[in-house]
Amino acid sequence: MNSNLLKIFIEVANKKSVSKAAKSINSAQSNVTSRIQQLEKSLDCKLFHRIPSGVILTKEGEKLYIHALEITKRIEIATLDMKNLLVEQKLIVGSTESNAIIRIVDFLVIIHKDFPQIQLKLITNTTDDIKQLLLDYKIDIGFISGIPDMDEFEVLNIIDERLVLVEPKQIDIPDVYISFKKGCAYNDFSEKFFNKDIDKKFTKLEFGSYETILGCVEAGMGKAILPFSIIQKYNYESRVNIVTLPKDISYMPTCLICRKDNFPKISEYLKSFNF
Amino acid sequence: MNSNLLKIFIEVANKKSVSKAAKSINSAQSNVTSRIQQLEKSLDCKLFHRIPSGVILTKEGEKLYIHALEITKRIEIATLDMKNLLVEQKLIVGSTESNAIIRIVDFLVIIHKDFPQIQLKLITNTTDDIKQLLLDYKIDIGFISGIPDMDEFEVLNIIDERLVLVEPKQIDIPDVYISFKKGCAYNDFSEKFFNKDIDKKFTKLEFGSYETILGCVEAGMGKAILPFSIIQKYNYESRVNIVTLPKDISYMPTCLICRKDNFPKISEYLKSFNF
DNA sequence: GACATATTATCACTTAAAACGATACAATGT
DNA sequence: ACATTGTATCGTTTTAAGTGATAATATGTC
Repeated sequence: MNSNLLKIFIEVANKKSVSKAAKSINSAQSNVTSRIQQLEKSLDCKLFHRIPSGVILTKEGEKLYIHALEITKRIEIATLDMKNLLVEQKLIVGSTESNAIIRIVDFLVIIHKDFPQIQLKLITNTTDDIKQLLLDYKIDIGFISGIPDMDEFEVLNIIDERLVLVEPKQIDIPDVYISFKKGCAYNDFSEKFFNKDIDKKFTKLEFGSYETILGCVEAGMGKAILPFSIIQKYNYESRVNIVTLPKDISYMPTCLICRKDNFPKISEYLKSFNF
Repeated sequence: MNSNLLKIFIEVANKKSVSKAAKSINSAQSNVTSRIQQLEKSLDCKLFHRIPSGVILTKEGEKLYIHALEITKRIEIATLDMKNLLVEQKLIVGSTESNAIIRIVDFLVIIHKDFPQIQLKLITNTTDDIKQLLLDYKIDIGFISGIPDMDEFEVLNIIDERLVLVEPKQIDIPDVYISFKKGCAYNDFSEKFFNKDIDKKFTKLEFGSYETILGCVEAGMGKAILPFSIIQKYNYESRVNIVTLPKDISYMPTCLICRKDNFPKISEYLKSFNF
């Protein structure tokens, strides 16, 4: 076992697919297959279940995954340290509200643990504003909803996010939809979704926090469209009805981006960060 | 940078020599030189000062060494974990008194940190008795003085140890030498050393702890022969006169050994342990 | 049921990296 | 002066990694 094999293993585990992992690391699929087989042989255990749609980690694979993340992270940190890139600096992070709630705190805590000398700052705003802050060099990295269209940006990490429709458990639901107050990327989607039928008119309600929105849905005030991870975060899975939406319209990934001409020093680390 | 390069780097750093490291990892010297150069180039810094007698770590090298030890250790632990070798078990450690004092405590603490599921037990005794306990399968690994001669043993690790002559700081020193009570390997050496001149007769005094011996030397009761690390451990470097002995007779390494037919499960880990 | 489209596995092959062996060069000790 | 012990360099060999085509299998679509 060596660190190169572990890097390939992590990518396959993340992508849940040998072929997708191969693409992402610019390698041939056959090679990735060989490397995984090599790893399995050397550890004398199966790391993945092979299913028609790809691969999924076995129990042993899950175990190795924990170790592998830790090992590759330390190699990354060691490299940065040797290149004296860990000198004092600021890292200003921009994030949408939803991400700030779901995963920014954990993210910042881990960054601080791994790079105690880096001073961190967090700004929350809408996806569009975060893009503008990046363009203006006001922030270093940003969490945004959806894949950015502009050429100035580099995507450091993509976090899969699935939008779902949440409804009250009661039977008669008013024709009301509830969305986030500030211009959040999920709002555009909600607006289009609830106004797609011309004959049915939905009333719009706006609130300032996701927890309030979920509480109102539970209370029967109306429906809402939210990222599934938010519902998990606030433990509303059993308190509201969750309607899954068609894959093609509900997939709304969160991207960690930076300016192409302003890569943070820990960009490689961020690329391999596991959300 | 990858873990294979780091393993080679660690060996060169430990042996303070490219050629000795090459021998120890069964590789050609030219190859080890190349790997180190490769590492230096990729990190864009010199890792070793080249001196006629070998190599020594630069400031940057020292920095990498810390990272490298941690990384390779974690790879080792991950491998063991994957092979399900970290299940509950006992590891009974035998050690000479001198090693128990100098480094066994730190050693056991680190082992326990890395393998919390392994139950540890320590037995201190003389080198000869520890060899016998190993032969009788009463202990799993043992720290002994000198390199074992029997074919049943495998040397897992060698710790360089230098014997020195310690004398009181006063001028007239009685013809007395002080040695450890129980049959310690250094005693045989002391006995031969102090009785090499037929015309001069030394009186022998025996005590049960190294600290007592050092205290008695400081008080002017006589001379003693001890491993240099013991003197460091008890901070006696400036309180007694230290006379270095010829290299060929004073070199008395400590070996970590086990039975060839009873390798501990963490033997690979022990081989790369850095004392 | 036929077919296009996913997926991973296997094969012979190519390429790149690692390792080797001989030799050069420098410093040290006898 | 010379043997010894060290690292560096160079051309060659060996091993490992990576490629590309193809097979095998499952899935969804017409």
